[in-house]
Amino acid sequence: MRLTVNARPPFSLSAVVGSHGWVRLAPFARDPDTGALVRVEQLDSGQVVALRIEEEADPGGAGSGVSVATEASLTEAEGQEVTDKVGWMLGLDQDLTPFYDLAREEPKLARMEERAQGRLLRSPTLFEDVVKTILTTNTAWSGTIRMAEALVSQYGAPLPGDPKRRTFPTPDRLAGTDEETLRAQARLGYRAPYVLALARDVASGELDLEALKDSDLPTVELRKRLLALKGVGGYAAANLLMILGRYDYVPVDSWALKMVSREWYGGEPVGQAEVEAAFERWGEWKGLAYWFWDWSDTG
DNA sequence: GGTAGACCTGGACGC
DNA sequence: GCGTCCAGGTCTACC
Repeated sequence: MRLTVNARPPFSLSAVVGSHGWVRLAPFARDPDTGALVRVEQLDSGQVVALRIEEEADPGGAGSGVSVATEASLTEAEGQEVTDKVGWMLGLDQDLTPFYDLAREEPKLARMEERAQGRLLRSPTLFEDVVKTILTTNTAWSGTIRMAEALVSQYGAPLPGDPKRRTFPTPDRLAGTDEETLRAQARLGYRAPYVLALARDVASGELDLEALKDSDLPTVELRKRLLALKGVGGYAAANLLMILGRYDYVPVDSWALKMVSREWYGGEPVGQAEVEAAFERWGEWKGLAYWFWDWSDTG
């Protein structure tokens, strides 16, 4: 079965997929031959399907959306669910025009509009993105990849016909495990109690993470909600705010400190304040300006 | 409000 | 092969 989902222009699937490292975290994957974004997903009906997402070019040649293929046939409701999830994952209705208007004047960002950059690849649920963001903290990227793969392979729902391919585990599934198992089998280390507490709070209904996706809360309040989650500090909250389409904060990690040091401080050590000051002029767009800054000439 | 130390893992390194 | 050191954010206790 094949669905077509339109995007607000400018749009480029490869720009979204290449926006950050999420595509390398299971169950996301990229087809090495075609570049298609693939992912196993469980629908509300319980059916587990493999999604294959490819650029859908308009007659003029410019990207105008994506096609989504599944081997299984879908009911109308399932098709709508897939459309909604893909729309969220790729940010298809996002309008970055105000940012592009500013970025055009900055040589380090000027090509973003032409390249249709600015959207960040997201997971279908905020729960998955919070878990993955926790898995990025205080570890090398290879560790994040390993931990995400472990969660999917050990707790995800299998794809019928190809059970090695699995979904990201639901909060219910993770809530049913325990800290020691997450430490010993998924090798989450000290992050295990954070992920477990998050899963149990979401599974019990005590925490409605998904409601934050379209929240009207001011960014400052939204940030407080995220910081209240165990394992989510300043960097993680800023990263999650970017995923939610709020760019008021810069996710300052060790890489950000290094790049800002080289770009503006001659290699002298800098702190969080210097990174924030470097992008202060971008106001509500400072996270995007930082994320897509062209560091290619930076020492 | 600011800071030091602990948390946990895997990889790099020296022996 | 083994032991040691280090990188990577967040939390907690303490000042």
